Amino acid sequence: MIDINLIRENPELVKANLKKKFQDKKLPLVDEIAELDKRKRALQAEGDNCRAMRNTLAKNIGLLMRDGKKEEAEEAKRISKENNDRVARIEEETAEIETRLKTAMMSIPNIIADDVPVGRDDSENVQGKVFLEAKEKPFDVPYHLDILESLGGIDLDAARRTSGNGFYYLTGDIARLHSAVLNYARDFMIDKGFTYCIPPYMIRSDVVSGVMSFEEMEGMMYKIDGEDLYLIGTSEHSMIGRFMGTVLSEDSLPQTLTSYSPCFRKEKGAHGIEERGIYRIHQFEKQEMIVICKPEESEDWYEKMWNYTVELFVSMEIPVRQLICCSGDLADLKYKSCDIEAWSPRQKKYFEVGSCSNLTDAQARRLGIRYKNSKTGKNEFAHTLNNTVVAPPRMLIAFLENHLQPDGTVYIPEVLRKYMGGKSKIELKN
RNA sequence: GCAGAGAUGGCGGAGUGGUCGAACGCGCACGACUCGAAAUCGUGUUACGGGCAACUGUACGGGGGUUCGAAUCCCUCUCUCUGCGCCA
Repeated sequence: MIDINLIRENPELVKANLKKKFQDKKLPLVDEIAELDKRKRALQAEGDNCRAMRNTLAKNIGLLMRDGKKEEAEEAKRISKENNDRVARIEEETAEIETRLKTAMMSIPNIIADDVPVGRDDSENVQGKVFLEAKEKPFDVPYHLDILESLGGIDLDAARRTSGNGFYYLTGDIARLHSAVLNYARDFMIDKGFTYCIPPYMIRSDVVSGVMSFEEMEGMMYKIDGEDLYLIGTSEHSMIGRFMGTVLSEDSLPQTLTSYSPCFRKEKGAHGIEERGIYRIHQFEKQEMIVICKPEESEDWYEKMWNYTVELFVSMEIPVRQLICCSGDLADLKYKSCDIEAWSPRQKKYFEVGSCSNLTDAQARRLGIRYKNSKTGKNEFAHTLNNTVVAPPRMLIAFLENHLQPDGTVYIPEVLRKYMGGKSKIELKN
């Protein structure tokens, strides 16, 4: 949600932003909001006067009653009642206008960064920096499920029986590797100065609607039957929710946190679970990082954050690149965003393994995350950012494909060995 | 799950129908003292909104009600604490 002052003072900027995001159909909303806002303020002035009147009248009645002037008090009560009817009418209209205004404001996207490339959809995203050479293998790289099966690391049949499509059992060294990657990533982030956090895996609906749009909620979130609780789709939800409605002291910023959680997603809609394997599933685990900081620091943190992910992957000897999200592919809450993509030697292309976003104050405004600015003495909205450190099932695909040896074993890079009992490779089954 | 108590500013915590946006304390800001600091003393300090301004409105967990008037009374929901039960 953007600051309504922007629409009051610079509606052209908001419109230009909509055009850059190819959301031209929302253009009339800007003028509509300006009108509603005007009407709301007029009502407010009128209502304020009526309420001021009510307060004065009520005070007088108190005094009259005290002095025992019964009749005068009764007359004042009658006048007050009339005035209250008017207040009620005004408040009714105000409530209606506010609802419309809020709905409209919610669908106005955050102002995007100047350096976001303009493009219609994900096909126009732009490659950023590339890290490590993306080499082709001198042999055919099998589909990741076949690699997993050859290593005795997965049981999809059983998972389908117990839970249906979109779930898996990981076993043996593969399960251990999965945990190893998470543990390594956790320690990696702790070494970067982040605070490790294990958050709730279920959150209430008011938190959910604060951190995402209604459509996202429908398509992603699992609801617990009979309770006002949802399974989190990412720990970002509970991590950011932690600060809902709070005023942080300036010296407690930046909050730099890294969290572990399972993530639960319906994966409804256009893409769905059409792919065989573990690329898109209902339940996976993820190490996440979030930062809450002062506005002037968020650009720097954004750069640092996506680079941490790159550094992590490079340390595991997996080639990656930054893919810069274009204006049309940017979710409405985002100021800028990029994906980190890992190299797939099988597909001979990169695929998404993580996503880093700076939401500036848009998310903080929705959730009421503020900090006391010591210079102005005012409570101001903080900036929020989030980034994937690593999500093992997806990273496992990259890992297996990149570290597969000609003999079918899988190489374990140095940094992970202490989490794998010193092993340097994963052997074939039997 | 049952019973009782409770939810008030950045924090702790008074306040049980009008003079309460809210005592007091902590914290914070500024000033004095000091070579400087600590301690001490003084002043200020709830938030959000409308208005050029004077000024003004709203908010005491959420929602609804009673009343001319609600932090205060009633209903309801949520949460927290204490005891009991249940389960690791």
